[in-house]
Amino acid sequence: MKDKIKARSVPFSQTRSRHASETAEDYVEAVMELIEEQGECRVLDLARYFNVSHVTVSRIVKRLQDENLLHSKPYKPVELTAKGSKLAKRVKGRHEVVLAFLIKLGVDKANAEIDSEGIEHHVGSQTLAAMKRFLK
Amino acid sequence: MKDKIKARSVPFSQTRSRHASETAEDYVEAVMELIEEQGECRVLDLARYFNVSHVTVSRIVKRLQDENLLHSKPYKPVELTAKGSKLAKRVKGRHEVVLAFLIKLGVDKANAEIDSEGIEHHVGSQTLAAMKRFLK
DNA sequence: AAACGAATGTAGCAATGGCTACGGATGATG
DNA sequence: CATCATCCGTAGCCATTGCTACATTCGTTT
Repeated sequence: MKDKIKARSVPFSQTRSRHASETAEDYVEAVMELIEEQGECRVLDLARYFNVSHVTVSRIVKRLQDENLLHSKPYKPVELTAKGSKLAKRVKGRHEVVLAFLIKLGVDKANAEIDSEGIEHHVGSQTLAAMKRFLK
Repeated sequence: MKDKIKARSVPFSQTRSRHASETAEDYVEAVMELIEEQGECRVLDLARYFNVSHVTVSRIVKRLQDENLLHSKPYKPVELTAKGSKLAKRVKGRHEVVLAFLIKLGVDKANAEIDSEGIEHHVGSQTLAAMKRFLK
């Protein structure tokens, strides 16, 4: 009878890699934003942005470098690769849609900002399209 | 000038504990659902549900037991404590609202199920209220 | 050029959540 | 009541993301 158990729609087996992907999305988005705002993006800038130690940032930057999303030489600013830049633009666009959507739905700005940062990673293309329709 | 850096609305410092809380929410919800559907909830039922090994489930069940959300004796079914049951009901209610919301927004059922499972953990009380208003 | 402070890297620890492999417990069946 | 399949626990591995403490590099300022 146990074969009646419905597996989750989102298999948990991929929890760890899903979390890693979310981190990647958050980091490329932050790097793009920091470069836009102040010309360059240092490890410590990211540490302040995410409220973590520089050690955590530096390890994650190393991983994302291996994944060809970022590149940086020791003691140099962090930059986006072409691949990272493309991802960052997509993520930023999606983030803006989710934020605007929540605000139009009636959520105040502060809460919309908080929730949109968590929600954005789980918005599929169909849901994103539905949110865009709602915004018009 | 670096003090101009806006910290994220959702501090990253709590990433790990946030993930742990999401796991707790998913597990109590699953336990409640499995008990409703088949009378009891075994470790292997959860493993099938989440598509992970029984080892992973058993370790998480142990942690949630320490947090007073579940209880179970060795080789016995998993049960909810009062605290776990309360949390499960809240999570389930929120999940149902998010799912219904996405469907009403125009997302098809399959995608709504996938996205709602990711989104539900990041829906604050204000956003939840806004979704409920939209449903009426 | 030396020295100092800020930025970054490295070593090593903990918690969480994946896994395989193995062994013990339970319960059904002969 | 002995056996066997299923269920579950333990040992021990890896990856990710936190941390502190210490070492190194960079850039500025004497």
